[in-house]
Amino acid sequence: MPAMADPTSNDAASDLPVHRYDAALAQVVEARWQDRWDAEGTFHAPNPVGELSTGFEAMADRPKHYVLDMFPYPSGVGLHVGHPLGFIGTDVYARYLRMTGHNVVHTMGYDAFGLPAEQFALKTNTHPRVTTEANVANMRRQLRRLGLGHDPRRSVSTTDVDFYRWTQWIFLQIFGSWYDVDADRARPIAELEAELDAGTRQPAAGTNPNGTPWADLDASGRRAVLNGHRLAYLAEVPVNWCPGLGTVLANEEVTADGRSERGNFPVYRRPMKQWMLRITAYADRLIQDLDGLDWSDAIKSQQRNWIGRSTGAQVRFGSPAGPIEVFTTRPDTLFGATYVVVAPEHPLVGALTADAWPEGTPASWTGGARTPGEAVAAYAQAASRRSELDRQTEGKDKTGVFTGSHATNPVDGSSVPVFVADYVLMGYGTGAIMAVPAHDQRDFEFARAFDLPVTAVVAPDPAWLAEHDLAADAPAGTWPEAFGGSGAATASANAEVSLDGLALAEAKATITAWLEQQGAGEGKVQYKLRDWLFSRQRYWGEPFPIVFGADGEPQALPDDLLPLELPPMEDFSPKTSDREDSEPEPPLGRVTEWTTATLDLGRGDGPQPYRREVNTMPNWAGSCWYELRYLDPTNREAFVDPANEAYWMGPTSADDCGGVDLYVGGVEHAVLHLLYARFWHKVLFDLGHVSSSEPFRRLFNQGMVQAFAYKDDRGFYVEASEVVEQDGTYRFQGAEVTREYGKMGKSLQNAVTPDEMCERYGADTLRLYEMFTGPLDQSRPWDTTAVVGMYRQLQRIWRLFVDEQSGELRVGAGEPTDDDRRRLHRATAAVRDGMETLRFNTSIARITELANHLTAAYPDGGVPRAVAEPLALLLAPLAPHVAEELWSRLGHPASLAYEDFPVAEAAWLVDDTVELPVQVNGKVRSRITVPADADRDAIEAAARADGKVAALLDGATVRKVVAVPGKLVNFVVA
RNA sequence: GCCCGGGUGGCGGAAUGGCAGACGCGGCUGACUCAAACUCAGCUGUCCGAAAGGGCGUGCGGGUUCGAAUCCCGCUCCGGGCACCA
Repeated sequence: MPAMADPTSNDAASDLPVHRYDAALAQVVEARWQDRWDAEGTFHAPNPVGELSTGFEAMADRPKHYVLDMFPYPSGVGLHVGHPLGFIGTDVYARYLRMTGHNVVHTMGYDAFGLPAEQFALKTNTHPRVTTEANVANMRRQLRRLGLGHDPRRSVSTTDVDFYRWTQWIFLQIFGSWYDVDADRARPIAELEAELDAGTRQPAAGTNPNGTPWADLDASGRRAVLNGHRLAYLAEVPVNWCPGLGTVLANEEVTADGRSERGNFPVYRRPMKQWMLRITAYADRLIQDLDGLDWSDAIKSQQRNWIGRSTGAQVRFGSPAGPIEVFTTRPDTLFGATYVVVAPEHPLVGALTADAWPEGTPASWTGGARTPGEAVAAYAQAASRRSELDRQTEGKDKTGVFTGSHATNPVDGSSVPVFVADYVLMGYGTGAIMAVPAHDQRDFEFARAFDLPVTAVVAPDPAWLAEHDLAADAPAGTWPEAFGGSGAATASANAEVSLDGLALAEAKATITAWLEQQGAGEGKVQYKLRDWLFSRQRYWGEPFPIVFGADGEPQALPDDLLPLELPPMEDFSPKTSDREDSEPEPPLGRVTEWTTATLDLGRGDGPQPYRREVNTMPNWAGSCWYELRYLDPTNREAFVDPANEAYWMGPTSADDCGGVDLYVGGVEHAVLHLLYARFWHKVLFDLGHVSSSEPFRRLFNQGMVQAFAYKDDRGFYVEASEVVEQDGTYRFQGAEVTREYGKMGKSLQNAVTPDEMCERYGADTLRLYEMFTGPLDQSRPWDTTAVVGMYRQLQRIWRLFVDEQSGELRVGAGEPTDDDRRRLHRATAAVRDGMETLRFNTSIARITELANHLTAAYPDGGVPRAVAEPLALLLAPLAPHVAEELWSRLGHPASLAYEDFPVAEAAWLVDDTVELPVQVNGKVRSRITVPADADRDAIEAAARADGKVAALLDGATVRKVVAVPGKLVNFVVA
């Protein structure tokens, strides 16, 4: 190890003052206060009702505040200093709120189910419950050491049976409801059943395969119809199969290049029967309700983009295989459609494939095959082999083959060729498009490659023509690219309707109305968002509270059979493979004594044999509602008492959505957790279980802590803490290494743990350092050598209060000077501002200034108590242990956690005199000192009287004088 | 390609229309010490100058304004997200 300042070792030398604030003393103080906070329940926040309501009376008239962190996954390697950045930030804020008279709920739980926990357990060959609980215990220890003021009674893990009992219950609420499009909300499925019985409602399209009237269906048939409406349903859909993980994944868990976000394994699309949650029913509300949220525009736009709402029309093109449905956002360009494309996986591909090539088929359309059948089969197979990644790396060269069939354009009866091409995706819209090469760049490229006609039906604007050096009447076939802008429609008329001359919106509306009238199409809203794939073939997740009876239809377990606990398993490993065509095998399927059961579901048919669902829920399930459980963690009757939810999260006005008052976490959850949790919350809201319509009213994304990493000449990372800087080069054991910058972690060998920092400096120093490096939302580099600045700062403050030699209190009884008071109140105002805007770095700077002033003003001690006490309180949210210690040494027996935060008095914020800059032509040339309330004329006169200014103005013509009282004087001269 | 952020000393950052660089790290100098460490004090944007003082300076170019790091337009570089979504 290189020589490094290690304060703890200084005690050995022992000529240091005994009562200096050093790391050893900090740790004693910190442990003392952590124990006391626990023993006294200092951070217990009382609920209005239920088990945790003790002490609510005293808090009832205070405003409440719910501060929440995105809860961590309890990793086996523990925390590094980057993890607690947000946790410290919320703690500082929560402590500030307590001291400004709020009832604050703040706690921390653990998102402990899921793939990584299971993989860690596999690696260590231990049951995931054992590793998970050990990891949670370790993380609790690490976080406690930082002095976070959490209510420990409210801490939960998603893996607690008491917790996932309610995750299962909420799943059954989702399973037990359907989306009433007319009412625009979810309703209990029993109400649907009643309406179907009464004949006031018919089954929704696609939910009744045989078309048998409801009244004539048997129990199993009715169950099938109801299941078709549910918000949680089983469906055979193309899913993301990841053989490397042995499970299927949600779209959100697959990267753009077609690999698993976790583990980076290839992912393949294939049809499988899986649980789906009907999040698409909420697509519009998930977009609309973003408006009422205090979130960053970046996150909002990410959610909007992910949901991907687009309006257009669905249009039917006639074909030998029956109508081909296409979706378009530009129905106004229908007259310019010169061909149709279907995705290789499209169900009509077979029927559209002709027996032979029509007369005159260009060779380039046939893919070199003798018949369309051969060409299409070969193309479809090649397309299926191309992974998403290939589609990326191979660029966007358009490929495809002709099916040999033609389709009929409904607007003009023209016959257009039908192609199969992989630039049309089965997963979006209808998997088929009408191609308008003149006005869509992708279609344009395909048309160029296949020599298809390009027909302009929108007049390009002059600027576009000029930019491409085209005459207004240049045929579209000569254009270098498609014109995708808006313009007047042209060449777009049939016997009944004409769009010619119409602007975009009007043209769209006109043609859509005509299509609807003809029965050839209708207006349609399309989303990129798809239903949420909710099954995983894993052991370590919540079991579905679902069984299958003799008819194979899923049925809910009744409430009295919850929780459905995970059965114990020796070998819980998933079956992974590198073969794309391998089959998923959920580990629970191997527990034969568990997979079947004879149960009485309470329907009056007595005990019956059932087969259990053997998939488990994805790890997102628990994080979809944990913020609600924090509010009532011990409630056995409900997942949260409505009175507790309404108190902490309820709307505060008619147009307020309610929710957590401040939610802090990383930006990486923009479309995963944050979208899923909003969806669950809205279901619970629709069903009347919560009063808030959004879970997180205000979201704040904290930055990342990044760190330098070093590579040796072989390209291997070396331990960053052992690298030294030497004349601008970086050396590891003498050899030069190269520096990089990246995420802190094990793989880059640059992790620094909070435990290390607590030992070397104490938790208060670490907290101050992390908060001082920048505003909370900003990413910042970790620099261990800079931590000492905050350590010195605390030593300096300590020294203002405590004699380092004797340990005696150094605070005096004297009156503060006016200067002291002015500085104190200025600091107070600025510290408060930093607290409220989560820019704790500025708060710390102002406290530092005040402390530096007092150090200089009272070199022999005797800082007046009237300044010392507020200083301790100002410091308290940021460095709570040392502040508590000083407060206690000042003679206060109680914790300062609920003391009033200092208030800045306006009288002390203004000086008697102020120094103003005097500018000549905008450049500062001198400064004048004037009474603070000096008016315009007075400061101008004072400025003119200033020697330097007078010299500059001498002989010049003053054109204008700008004199702003309290700000400056500016002379504009010729 | 599209959509978001963001460029201020050697480094983290402060100042959101009115004295650019608060506060801290690092660096330099000094005090204490036999010495060092710790601690404390001073200096530290850059250029010219012995100094006093002055020039320049917030990615680049333009604009608005008495006055711009801050507002507007164009460009550039960096980071993040999305990407054949019809």
